[in-house]
Amino acid sequence: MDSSTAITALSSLAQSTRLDVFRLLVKHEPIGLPAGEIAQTVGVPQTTLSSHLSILAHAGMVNSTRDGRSMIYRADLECFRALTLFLFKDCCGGRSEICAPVIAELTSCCAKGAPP
Amino acid sequence: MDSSTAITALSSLAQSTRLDVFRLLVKHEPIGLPAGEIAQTVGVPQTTLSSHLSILAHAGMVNSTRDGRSMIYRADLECFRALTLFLFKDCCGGRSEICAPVIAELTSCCAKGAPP
DNA sequence: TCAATATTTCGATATTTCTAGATATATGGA
DNA sequence: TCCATATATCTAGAAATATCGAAATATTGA
Repeated sequence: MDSSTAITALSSLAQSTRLDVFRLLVKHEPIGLPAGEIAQTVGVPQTTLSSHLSILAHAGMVNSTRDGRSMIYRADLECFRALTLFLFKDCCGGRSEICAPVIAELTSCCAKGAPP
Repeated sequence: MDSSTAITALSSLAQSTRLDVFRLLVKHEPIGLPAGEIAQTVGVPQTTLSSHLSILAHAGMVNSTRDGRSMIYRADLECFRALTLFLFKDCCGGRSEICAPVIAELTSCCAKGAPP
């Protein structure tokens, strides 16, 4: 990921409706949700949500597939991972003391079942 | 960190000059840089930079201390860490398989000297 | 106190983003 | 084919953001 891609990704998340949508979709991984249900859940008109979804999709943070008349949206965790790594790379200039605490917290937070 | 704080932090990074500034300051941890030198390095007028620095400071991503006539800016890695953890918390709903790959990559990327 | 230096605040303008209604497109079923 | 459903695109006004020059503020040293 380059700087311009990261800015697009950060911008796409830096808005309350879109952050809500992204978090909602992360919670519904790996099944996803249809656009209409997302609009209903986050409480915005359908057209407004559609433009937000298109911004998230353009930024690569979500994907969509058609299911009949519905569009099923899913969070793109691979892109999310790339963004996180990009942000971390800034602090990895040979000085592991900077990011070691973050890794330690991440590990204790959610990697209970992860490989060592 | 709550959602509104995260949006402020994400917004502060989602702009090219400010992302450049933040990365520059991360590279200069823990010494920091005076505002004038930051402006010169990223190539924007001093007043423009000052408003960007104030946005980053308000978001908590940077701190400043006075040194004579200069203001020394530093990246706030603690805030950066909190933001990262907030983003990760979204994917930690008991499903470690989602974030385990990120942790693995982070570990191999920059935690060579970190405790296990 | 005065001049020089470093930075911030103010203000005006240009650009971008957000929102949502009207309309268009795509799909499935009668 | 025609209609209902689901979503996307178009459009425009409102709001927020970016930029930067002029002026103000804070600090140092003579």
